[in-house]
Formats: sequence, C-alpha cells, structure tokens
Amino acid sequence: MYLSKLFIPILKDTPSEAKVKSHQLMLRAGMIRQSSAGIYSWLPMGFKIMKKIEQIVREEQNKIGAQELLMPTIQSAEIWKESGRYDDYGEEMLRIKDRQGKEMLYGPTNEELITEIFRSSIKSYKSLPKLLYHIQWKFRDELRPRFGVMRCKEFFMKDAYSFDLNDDEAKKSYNKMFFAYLSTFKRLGLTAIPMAADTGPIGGDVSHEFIILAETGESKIYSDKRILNIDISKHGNENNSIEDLRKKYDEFYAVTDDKFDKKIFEKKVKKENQLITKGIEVGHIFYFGDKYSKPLNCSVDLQDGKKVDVKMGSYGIGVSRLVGAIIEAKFNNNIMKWPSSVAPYEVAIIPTLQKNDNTNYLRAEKIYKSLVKSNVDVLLDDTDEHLSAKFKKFDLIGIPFQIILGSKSTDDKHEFKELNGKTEILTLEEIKKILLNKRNTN
RNA sequence: CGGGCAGUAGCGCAGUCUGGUAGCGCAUCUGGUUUGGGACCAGAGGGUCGCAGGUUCAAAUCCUGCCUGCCCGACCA
Repeated sequence: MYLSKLFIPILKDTPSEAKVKSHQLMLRAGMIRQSSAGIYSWLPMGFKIMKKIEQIVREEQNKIGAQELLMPTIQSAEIWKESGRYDDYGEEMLRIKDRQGKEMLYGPTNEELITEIFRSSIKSYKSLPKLLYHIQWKFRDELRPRFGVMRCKEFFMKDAYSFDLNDDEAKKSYNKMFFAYLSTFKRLGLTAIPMAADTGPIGGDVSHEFIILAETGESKIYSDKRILNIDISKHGNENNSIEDLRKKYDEFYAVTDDKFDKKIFEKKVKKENQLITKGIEVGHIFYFGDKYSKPLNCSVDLQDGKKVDVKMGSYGIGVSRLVGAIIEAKFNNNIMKWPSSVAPYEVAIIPTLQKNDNTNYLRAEKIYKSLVKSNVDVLLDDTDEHLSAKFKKFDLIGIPFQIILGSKSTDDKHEFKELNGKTEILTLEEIKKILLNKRNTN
C-alpha cells in the first residue's frame, strides 16, 4: 500500500476528550472515530488491526475443536424471559421494540440464544461434547463508557459455549478453553494471568478472568509473581497435557479484588513474590452447569432413555478491547510498536527525497515491488514530507520495522530499523528472512 | 444515576467577567525553497460561536430551558 492512498486521518494534536494513552493514540493514528459516547467507527488502520486479532482468536478456537457460527445481534426477548434474565440483566440491556410492538433486544451476550439453537437440534448424548463460538458485536448500555474502546457500549467479542454430558467432561472443555486463551494471548504478544474471579450476571461457580498487567487497568489484582514465568509452549492441546498446565496455574495465588483475602494471600505468597497491581480484563471464562439448560429445557437422551440437562460453560474474549489493551501494555516513550502478529503492516519503506535526485525513491519502489511479490504486507511512504515528519508519523502508526532509504543506502544494502530498536545495514534478502521469521515467532 | 467541568474552523485553544458583528497555532489548498527527528517564505479557503427561546438598537458574550461530551463516584467483557 502507498501511504498517499491510505485513508488514515492522523491528528497532530490530541483530542481533549481522550484521557488514556490507548484512546489518545487510536484517535491520533486515525484508527477510530467516536460516533457517540461508547460507540465508535473503526477506520481502516484500526479495523485492520482488530481483524488480525480476530483471526488469531479464531485460529486458536479452531485448534481446540471449537466450531464457528454466527448469531444475530438483535434477539427476541422471549428466550430471555424463559431463562429469567430479562428482568435480572437490568438497565445494561438495550431493549428495542419492532413495528409490531414485539420486544427485542441488542444482545449483550448469547447464552440463551445458543442454548435455544442447541436444544432444538441436539437430542442424543452421542452428539456431545460440542464447542461452539461466534465473533460478533455486542451491546451493553454502560452507565459510563470510558477509555475509548476499552470500555464502550458496543464492542466486538468472541464468545464460545461448551455443551457436555457431566461435570467431568465439562471440566475438560473448560480446561481446553483455558489453554486456548493462554495460547491466544501469547500470540498477541501478551502475558495474560488467569485469575479466580467473580461470576457476575453470567452466573456459575467456576470462573477465571484473564488479565494483562497495565497501570491503566480497571481491575485490582493480587498474585504470585512466579505465575508469570509459566511456559505454556511445552504443552500440547491433548487433555492430559492441558490438565497439567491447569495444575501449574492453580498452584499460584492469583485473584481479583472481589475474591481477595488478605490472610490467605499473606499465608500462601511470600513477601518477595507478592504482586499487587492493576490489570485489564481481556477474557473471562465461566462454568455454570445447568443454569441455562435447565430453565430452557436443553437436555439430551442417555443410554437408558432418561434425559439429562446438558452442562454448559461460556467463554468470552473482548476482541475490540484487545486493540486498546495491547496499546496500554506495549506503549513506550511516545512510540506505539505493534507486535508483528497484529501490526497493521509488517514493514514500512521510508525514502528520503533529494532535490533533482530520485534514486532513493526508485530504490524504495523496487524494494516495495519485491516485498509485495513475497507476500509481505508493506507500506511505502510516497509522500514528500520531511523525513523527520515521516519518522514522527511512523512512531505513531507503530509498524514494527522500517526500511529507510537515505544516505546509508546503496543499490543492494539498505538501512533496516526495528521501531524503537536497533538499525542494521542489510540486503533485501536478509530483510525478507527476518520479516518472515518474525511472523511465526510473535 | 449523584457530584464536577466543558461545547467557538478538521484538531488544540483565545475571546465570555466588562455586549458593538470572530481570532491564533496546527492541518488543508496554490506557488516557490527545502528534506536524517513534527521545515521556511508568499498567498488562499474554511465557523448560522451545541440547540431553542428571551433581554437589548445590538448577543459567542447577559437570562431561561434543553442537548451533547469529558472527569470523579456507584456498576461491568
């Protein structure tokens, strides 16, 4: 892509309504535009990043055997009345009437709808277990939306639902998700800590919040430092291996504010290992058994002809929130550097311009064409701004690597710079190797 | 929903107290000079001053009502 053709309305000044870094940067970098409080349009740069995150989330769901479907944003109130949550959910639910006066709502979550789908199609224990998910817009009418996309009314979320025959089987599904979440966040360049948490309006008795550490986080956390060192890469996604991993995490104390008990914390965690800080909740998993299957009458037939309510769990990841959360976790020295796995482009080509000498630009175009041919997602700065102005712009956009064509370039050696990092003089082939390698290691 | 602050050009702001017909920086457009950390010169365009009503010869400015946004709190992926 050529920068001059890109729709990326960059702001030089920070809009006064944005207070946290991720919000300021997303507005400045032309990633989002506020439509009204807590509701945003996603402009090409922001949308591209969100789509990359979505794709990683999808791949990790598929890896554990979850199947993707798509449910609507607008739901009928009926099933919510059946489950009893139409009254319980309260003001956060956006209620709508259609022209016939029928009660509808913009879905804040999908337990009822998926259960309704499941119960009408699955009748036998032989069909279990099942893991289903979708990635769809949700709406929660927040009292006070804030922090840009971190806490908005309309948000993009992956929500998965598990269906099992009994508690033991359900636990396996839960642990699979537990594993998938750790893998997902790792690929996003984040270290997420699973923490025992309150279940809120979803209900149930087992629940983990996945939290990434960031000062601007809204959740207060109490944890054992050593939990950060657990290496998930040694674990495959078969049941035994996942269970081992789960045990490793369970060894360490890690809870959010509402589950915190000072006595237990001080007893279980030595002073030097205590980690008390703030974090951002980027995922939340729940096991709630038959909380929805029972009232909604979602059962399967067993071998002996008896019926049993299926055991369910639900599993959310805030995809749109992650865009902001990654910024909060990665932002440094006024420079936003995206992890390669979600970066809007893998590399930027920045030629300096000289009066009466377009050598650098011609070199840049040649490199550009070669990289495009090798399927590298590359952005060429073909504008005639000052080089210094370009650098500032690219600090803001956060493309992790730059090829700079200037005084240090020759026909076959180029200045290759990691954003906020070191500079090397390399051939195009060497550069390509580094970029392709980066793709797989983030 | 309680408490606080704010709405003037795309963005950041001044002007409001003390009423006299709207300004600055950045951005944009034209021409020229520049090009290794947000350049320079010359010129140009862009605003029913959040909305409605009132007071006045005259309202961005005073009065009343409403709308919108932000911050703190209570509540949440």
